[in-house]
Amino acid sequence: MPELPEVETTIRDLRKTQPPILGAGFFDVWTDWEKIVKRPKDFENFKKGLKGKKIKEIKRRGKNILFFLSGNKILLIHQKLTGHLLFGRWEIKKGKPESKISGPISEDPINRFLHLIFFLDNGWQLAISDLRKFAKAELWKKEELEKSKEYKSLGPEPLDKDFSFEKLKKALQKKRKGKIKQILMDQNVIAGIGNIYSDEILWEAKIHPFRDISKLKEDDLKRIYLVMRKILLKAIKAGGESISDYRRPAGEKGNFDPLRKVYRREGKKCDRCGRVIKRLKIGGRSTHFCPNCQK
DNA sequence: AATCGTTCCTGATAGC
DNA sequence: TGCTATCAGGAACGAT
Repeated sequence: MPELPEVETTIRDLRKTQPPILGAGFFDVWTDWEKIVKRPKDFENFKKGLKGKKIKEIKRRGKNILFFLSGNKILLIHQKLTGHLLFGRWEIKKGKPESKISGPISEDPINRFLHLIFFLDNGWQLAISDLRKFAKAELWKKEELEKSKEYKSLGPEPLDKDFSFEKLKKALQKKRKGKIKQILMDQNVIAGIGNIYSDEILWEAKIHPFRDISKLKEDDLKRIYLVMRKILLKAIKAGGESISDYRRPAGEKGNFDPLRKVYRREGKKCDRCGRVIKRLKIGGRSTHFCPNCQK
């Protein structure tokens, strides 16, 4: 499940390829699932809109991957639940892009659900593999994305230099009530945190996921602030998690899995107190926590 | 205005 | 063995 650390890992890997993906232009696009493209609605127009555009920058906003293109366009990719972006090489000489991605990537079965492939003019191909077909790609005019409701309402970036404790408090004030777990996952409160890292953050901060935001004290919020940044940075350093579907763009797994304390560790012992990790649902989402040391 | 339920999907897994 | 039912879950959307 790509969250902030996984998306950040992806864009960092994309930025340091050799030859660089940065500066390359779009040659062709292949899909077997036109619905993966949400904007423009017509796939042929999406393809035409990309043709010849050059990649100027690769950035992340929340869980979105943003390719800043020439002509003031932005290609937005959201990997959602089971999608992940991969890169490979294709032979321009043949001139006919194929519906597969090259290299050892194809040996990992999780990378076989290819639904969208971009062929770049310097031999790179970017592909989205997505078992459940929730991922999306959108082509925007830069100004239109920036003034869109979805984009404007995204909360602050928790790893930005100016993300102070005051800024976190202000962000959380958007909600007057509700379970802290759900609020941390709300992209309009803070951008980038999902099911895995909300559980991990709350374990580390010793806060029960069902606690109501209105009942959190200054001290609790302070711990959330510190721990949030610490865990997200640690996960980026590890190259993200690969508990199920996420893979780095070269196809390899991230190394965060052994570092996690609660997510999908139901029935195992809490690293801190030795009691059994529990799993309960909050709003349809699995929530993992230690009922003993999270208050 | 805020919150809740529904929808999109299909491989993996459990149950028989 | 092989079938079917259930589950996972981000976020847009419609309903309340």
